[in-house]
Amino acid sequence: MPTIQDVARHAGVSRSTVSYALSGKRSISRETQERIGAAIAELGFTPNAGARALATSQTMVIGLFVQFFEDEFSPAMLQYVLPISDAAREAGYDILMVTEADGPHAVQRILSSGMVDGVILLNVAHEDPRLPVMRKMKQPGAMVGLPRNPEGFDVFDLDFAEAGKILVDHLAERGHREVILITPRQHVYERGGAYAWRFRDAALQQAASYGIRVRSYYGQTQQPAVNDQLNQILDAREESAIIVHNDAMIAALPSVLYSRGVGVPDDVSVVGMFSEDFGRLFSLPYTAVETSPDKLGRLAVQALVQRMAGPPGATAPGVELIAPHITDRGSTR
Amino acid sequence: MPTIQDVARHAGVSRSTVSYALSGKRSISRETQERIGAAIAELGFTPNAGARALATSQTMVIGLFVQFFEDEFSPAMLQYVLPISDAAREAGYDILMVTEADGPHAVQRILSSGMVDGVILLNVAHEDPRLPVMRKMKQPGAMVGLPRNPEGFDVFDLDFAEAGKILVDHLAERGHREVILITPRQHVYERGGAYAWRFRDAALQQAASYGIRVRSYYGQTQQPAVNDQLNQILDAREESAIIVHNDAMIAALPSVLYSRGVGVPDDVSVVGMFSEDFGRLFSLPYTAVETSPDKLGRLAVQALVQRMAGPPGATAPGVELIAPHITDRGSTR
DNA sequence: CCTGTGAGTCGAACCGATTCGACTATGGTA
DNA sequence: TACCATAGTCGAATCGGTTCGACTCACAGG
Repeated sequence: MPTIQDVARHAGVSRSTVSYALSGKRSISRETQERIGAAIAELGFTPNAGARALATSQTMVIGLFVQFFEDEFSPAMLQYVLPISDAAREAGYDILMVTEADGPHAVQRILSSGMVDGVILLNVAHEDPRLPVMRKMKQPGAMVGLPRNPEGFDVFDLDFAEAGKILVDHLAERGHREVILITPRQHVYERGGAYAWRFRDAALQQAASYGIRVRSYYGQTQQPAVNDQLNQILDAREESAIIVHNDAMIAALPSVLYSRGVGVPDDVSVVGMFSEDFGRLFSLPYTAVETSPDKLGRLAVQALVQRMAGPPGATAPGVELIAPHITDRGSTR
Repeated sequence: MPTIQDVARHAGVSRSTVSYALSGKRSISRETQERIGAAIAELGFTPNAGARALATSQTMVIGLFVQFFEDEFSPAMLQYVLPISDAAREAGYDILMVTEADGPHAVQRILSSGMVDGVILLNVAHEDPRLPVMRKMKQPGAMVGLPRNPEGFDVFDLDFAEAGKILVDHLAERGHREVILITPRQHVYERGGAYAWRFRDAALQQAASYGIRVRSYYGQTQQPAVNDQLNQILDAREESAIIVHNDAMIAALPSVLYSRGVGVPDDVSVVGMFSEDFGRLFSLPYTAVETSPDKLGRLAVQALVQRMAGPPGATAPGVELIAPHITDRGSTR
């Protein structure tokens, strides 16, 4: 690979001149500009990323830390990753994707070696062990998922409490007095997936205020347990409506309902929590709160890019809970 | 962040001594070893990745180039990405994930800037425009998907032709004389998704040798077109068996069959092409050829790592088509 | 005519590691 | 006793960029 030195020689100028021609940080005469351009084209020169990182302490790489929990439904994660990757590229950054099981260790390793200029954390838990590590590092961090203490980071998440209320309201308005609530797996609550109880607490409270009786189940995430449990729940059903906050359960619901000959919304009303893409993927005909993974991912990238590029003390990082929005697909009555 | 210089000062030795203590490439006295270790621990030193890359011309990063085509079913891709990421980390490498739409340009950009030591290409097309670019670069490449000219790369793919034969054999043995074949979208054939016609050609040829009549359809990949088309196909069905080589179509098949009251295998036999994970995700109860995305991904990483680490002329890179294996889930008769 | 200014360029220092060659003890061998 | 490996360490060069300070030259203003 040719170096900047080769280009300089070829164009008959010094290394610094080539560098300035490339960055435009000092003025260069038209003809020198052209000679350098020709040399670069002819030699096929591209600046070496490592050298540039060393000199500028900027890598133009964002670390994307993804945790794949076995208690969650994997296709859902991809909905965040892709928009983030695209948004990052649009802003001139590449993505170092880290799926290491030991999150805190991975954060430590990647950040202290200076491989990335900033970090996006997905699937952040209430007491996420990655956060204390992040705080010791100089790179900024943005995240999707609300931790107990978000201080110092740009945090984006859906307003799950509001989402819970909206769905309960939706059913209450239609006269439902008894509903089933299917939540994420119990293990999600235990390891601190805060979105789970933010949603459930708000839904239960709102239901209570209407005098609606709620029976709630921790849902499964792996087949064949998912289908078995759905059948059990439906066997025991007395309620007229179901709220599903569990990707795997709602993805499997249509076929289980079909097989039992249960019609929606004629026999039972169903509402859920999923993105439009997810709904299309699994042909889900249910009214749902849009979870907007693409929007959250892009917001995180934007905030991070601003913080990496901009002056240090621009604005204090903060939490943004985006307002949930219901998409009525006519699955309630 | 502390540098190796700080460590050296702190331990009262020279930079080179610290470096040798870290790499073990020269012997260091026990006590110096310990002083350096203490200094590193106390200062929290981690070598700077950029500087190391510059000095060694090794980044310990693998570029993973993923193309997300709208004519393909996205969850399938994740099955390759995760095992690759895990395998890479086990070998000491991190993953730079590139999803840029303009593949050749991205390859050029990343490789010539020396950001990665090697490359894995996913979803390689028959005449993949990324390959000519790769050939001009010095970094080795491994890929999943068989191109027309695989020369110079480690290529891994399922033996789709054999898979096609196996499924036809499976149906032929059970006496089926007329079958439906649902393939990937027409667009996949047009842009050179070779796996599609390798499978179809072999299946058709094998069917012909048995005197089996095959009616074949290009499947859809997006809802609601998928369900509509499935219904149309089933409306016009005269055949006793269906071979599905299309992720989106087979994922939607159970609910469509349920809704039509068509039983498997009583009313129709169904076989497909999907991985065990994919089948579990969508609760697919069909006999299928296992597509082994995890195995293919790991093979690619292993081959690449060997070529990056090992001496230049170890063994000539080559093509490995892994033997397909059928999983009988009792969906045929 | 002298001075100040800005455009255009160069040389050298620097970023933080690795690695080669050379140097000094130390102990073993002839 | 002289000589030679070998272990252990250091200094300096190097990787390929960026950036600061200084220099030259032309031109405008007083």
